[in-house]
Amino acid sequence: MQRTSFSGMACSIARTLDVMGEPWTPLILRDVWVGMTRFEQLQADLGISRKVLTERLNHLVEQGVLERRPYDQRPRYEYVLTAKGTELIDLLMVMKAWGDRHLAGEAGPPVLYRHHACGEIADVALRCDHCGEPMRAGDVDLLPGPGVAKTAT
Amino acid sequence: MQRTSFSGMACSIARTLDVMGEPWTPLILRDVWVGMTRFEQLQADLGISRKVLTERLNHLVEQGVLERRPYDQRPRYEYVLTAKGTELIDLLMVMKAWGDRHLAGEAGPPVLYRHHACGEIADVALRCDHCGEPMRAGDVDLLPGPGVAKTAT
DNA sequence: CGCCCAGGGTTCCCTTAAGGAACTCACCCT
DNA sequence: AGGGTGAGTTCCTTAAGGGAACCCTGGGCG
Repeated sequence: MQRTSFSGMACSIARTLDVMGEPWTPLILRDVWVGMTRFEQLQADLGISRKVLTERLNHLVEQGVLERRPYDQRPRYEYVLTAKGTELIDLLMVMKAWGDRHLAGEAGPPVLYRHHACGEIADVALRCDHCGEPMRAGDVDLLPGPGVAKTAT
Repeated sequence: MQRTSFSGMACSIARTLDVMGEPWTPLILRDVWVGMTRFEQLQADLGISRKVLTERLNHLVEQGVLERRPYDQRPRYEYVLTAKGTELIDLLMVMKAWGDRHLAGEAGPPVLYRHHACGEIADVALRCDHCGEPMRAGDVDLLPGPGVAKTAT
């Protein structure tokens, strides 16, 4: 199927997709986040092909999102989120919020978050990390940053 | 390549991936967001195969994320974000923030956001929509919601 | 002390999706 | 009538996902 790699694009969205944009990868991260950290668990829970699971896990380890570490004398390994990987969970929380709002239907959300700070059932909201006001699609202008692609002189 | 559909899973992340998890889809939405709304523009900018672009656009229209509308007497169409689609941009903003932080390297971010409310260069941060405090991977407990999968009685 | 088990992968074949180029179609403009 | 343009469609090739079978290593156990 020869998929095009996005990593060459001067775009942080494309680069992020290169790390976690492949099929299954977000679901693998979700499972690891909630404590399903072993190969067999992931394979059984997701119903993913073992071959593809191996590929995805290796890729995530290479990218520094997961860490593979032994949990036994025998060759047994589990995968845990690194700091970099934990920050990626932000993305899953936003996906969950959008899916709950637009795709859950009559039944309502399958999962709820209870926020430690306030103890309430809640979802994430996007705010400006500078002023704290809401910050969404219509609230920003896009400017070229230092890393814009330079066209040859 | 017979990809497994995620839509049957009782998980809002999986369902969201079913809408926008295919390769190219987030980049298409990014382009539409910044004003590249026509077939030829998208194809030229992304270098995507025309066939795949057609499939993705049709899917996004079916899902109510984009609207296809004529802009000429001739059969000419542009694609614009619906309200549902505009909310999906949240995801792209979070991807951009993560990519900037972890993948931009020396060069720095290719693109910057200026927040209308404060006029500053900023990125999104995740906050609780109930109490406004930060809300990230470690700040929540997961509880079963009303839409959990019921196993047969 | 030899056998079996379990976790964690590999290998192999089959099917299908992505790439890519060529072709089509409808309408406008000379 | 002929050409141009945007928006797709068609067709072929290649590679990625699905799925099942196989392998390897180190206990545990009769």
